[in-house]
Amino acid sequence: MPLTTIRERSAAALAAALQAEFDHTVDDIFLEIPPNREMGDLAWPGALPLARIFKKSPRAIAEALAEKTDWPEEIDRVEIAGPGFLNLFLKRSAIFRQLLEGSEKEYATGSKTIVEHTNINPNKAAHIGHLRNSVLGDILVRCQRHLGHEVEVQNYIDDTGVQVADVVVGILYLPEPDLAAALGIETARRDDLIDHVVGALGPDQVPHASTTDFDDLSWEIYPRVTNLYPEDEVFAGRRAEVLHAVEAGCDGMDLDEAVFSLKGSVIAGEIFSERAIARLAGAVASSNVRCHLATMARLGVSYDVLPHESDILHLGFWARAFEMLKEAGAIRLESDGKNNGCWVMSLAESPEFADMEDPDKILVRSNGTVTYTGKDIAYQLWKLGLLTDPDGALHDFGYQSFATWEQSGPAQPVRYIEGRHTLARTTSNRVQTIAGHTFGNGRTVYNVIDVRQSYPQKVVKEAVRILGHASEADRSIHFAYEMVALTPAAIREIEKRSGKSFGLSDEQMAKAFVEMSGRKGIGVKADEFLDILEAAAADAITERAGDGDIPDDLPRRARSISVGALRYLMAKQSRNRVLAFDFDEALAFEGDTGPYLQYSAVRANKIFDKLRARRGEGRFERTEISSLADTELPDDLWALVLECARRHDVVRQAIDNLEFSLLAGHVHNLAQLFHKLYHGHPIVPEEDENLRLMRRAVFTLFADEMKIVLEELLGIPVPEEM
RNA sequence: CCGCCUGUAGCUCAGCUGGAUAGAGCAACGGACUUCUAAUCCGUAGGUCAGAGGUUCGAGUCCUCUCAGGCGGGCCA
Repeated sequence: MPLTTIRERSAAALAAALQAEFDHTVDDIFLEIPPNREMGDLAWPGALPLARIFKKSPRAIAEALAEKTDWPEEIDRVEIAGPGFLNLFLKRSAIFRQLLEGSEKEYATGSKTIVEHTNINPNKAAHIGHLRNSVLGDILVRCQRHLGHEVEVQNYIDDTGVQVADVVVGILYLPEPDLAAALGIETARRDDLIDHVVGALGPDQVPHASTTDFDDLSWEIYPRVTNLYPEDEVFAGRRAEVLHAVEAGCDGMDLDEAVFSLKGSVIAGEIFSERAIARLAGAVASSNVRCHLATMARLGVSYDVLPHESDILHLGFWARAFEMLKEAGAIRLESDGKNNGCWVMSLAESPEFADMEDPDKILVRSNGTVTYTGKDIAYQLWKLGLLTDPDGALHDFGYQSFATWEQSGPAQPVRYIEGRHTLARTTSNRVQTIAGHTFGNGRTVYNVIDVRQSYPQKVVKEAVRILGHASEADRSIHFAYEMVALTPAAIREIEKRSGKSFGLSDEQMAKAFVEMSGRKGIGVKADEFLDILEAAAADAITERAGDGDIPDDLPRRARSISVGALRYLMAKQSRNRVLAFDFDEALAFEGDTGPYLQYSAVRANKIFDKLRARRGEGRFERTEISSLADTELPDDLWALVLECARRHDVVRQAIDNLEFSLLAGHVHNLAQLFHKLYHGHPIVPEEDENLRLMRRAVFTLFADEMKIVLEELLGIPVPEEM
């Protein structure tokens, strides 16, 4: 915070001087951070371009301004350097003291931001590609909250799509030996296999993540189904049947009843009841959702509400959006041509789509069903508080509690089942509400969705604009990121571990990376990878601990390190670059990695432990500020202090650009500066009281800073020991 | 064909309102552990910032073109 303020004040003072001295107005004065400290702490290169206008040398302009500007009190001195840079040197001790005092609370804005992320199809286990979405989304949420914004986290559940239907097709129609193989058991009659599947659905709670959960069964069933479709026409026909049943709904049928019905149909050789199929699909979807929540809980990712597609369908969200679009003249019914009988939205008016061959987007098919984009428009309108009934009231969901959860620290795992926080889900009964909670109606909406969805996302945004809500369209932000792919080496590693072959061609294996695919079963499951990471971390801890000295809290430490490694891996790479996943790189704990950062924080804290034991001193306390000597901080200590002061600027910049590699770079800088100081500025053996006090103060500042950036912003736990 | 993204050290990547000497990590080589725990640090070596033009006092960063790779442009979701 201090640096932001000083920057703003200095810029304002400079602008005033420019006005007074040269009668010149500049409204966007930006002070940058020079490449090294000899060039000062802040710099303004603005005199250079003014040289031509004023017909004076840039140095002369800079000198005049340096002289005449009424600099804020934190500026110690000003120098002119190079061709005409204005370099500002801060009063180190003043800034240092301000930071040690602690910053004032950030202000709240009073308007709600919605972040939608995760959105995993509930038909298979989460893989590491999904983790990129969730981690980026979660960091965005954390950064927004850090700046004082109210944030609502939504995780959209597509419980009525073909993907869930495919798993149900597998359970009901996959040849028994294939289904049994997917379940990892001896082949049996279908009614017994159904029993087995239903037994694996698990209780109606969020379980602890493991690699034998229902999502892992789904992971096995799903590719077998999609592989059989092209080979077996009758089997392929089951997809439409099941999908139809799922869309019709189960009409409140009990799961036991549905299972009884399905098994009865097998024995009697009758066709399955549609309602029973729908009920099974619902159970499959929610069981997978609970598994996904458990996986994300390991990483400390939580949500506020789970909007369900089935509720969007049943509550007529699309019907309302359809009416609104028709009233606004945004869509039209085609009466001839290739889109005959479809309702389309014309994008021809929008410059972005003007060059397209066919600027019309179909929202309602000729058979009367709505496309995915149509549903998404309705959902987006609801998120923005723009979906209204004819009487002007908001068209809303019903809500009920899905689970409650607790988290013991900002970067600790989320624990479901009991706790203060409510995770809500939507329901189709609009009368149902949760006391004290409202959802949707956000001012700004971030949709964290991979870059391949850019086109439909633009269409959704354009629909909002065409409906006359230009500013809401501008505040509908697609947070796009590139996919996570696998290196050929990673593919071979998975094949080795799992003992199966994905049958990829030499051509595919020769590429730099291979795309993950749930349909083909190619991917690294998130839970599986977290397990591997934890095991590797445990090995590293044990190895470093020396002879048989295994700590009691080994699992806890290993978990912290694995989460740190993974979250940092996701945060440090810029979002519009494919993340080619490589086991060796992901399992590295040295260098520019999460554990390196964690280690620096742990190391700082250990100094205070040692100080306490040997000298009765610990962390620097605020009451000691007055005891700090008046001597200036040396350059290397100051570099660390200045980096600490930059946090607010960095977080704001990261949010503005949706680029968390900036935050990663900041925290890596901090850790690196600290590690260098660690060797040159010992505290415990230092006999000079003043020197020791100053170092304690700097390292305390650093430790606190790391705690905030790692835990609060990046969700990376700082363990007690490593 | 049109649109978006990417191309920076051997490898993986930072470099984000155009600024001063292009930075990390890994790999390589040479050093520092009876120490505030070496998951660390210090040093050496490694670059026509894909290529060519342009704008600018100044370009890895902005514009144009070319080349290479990726992804979109479904009455799939």
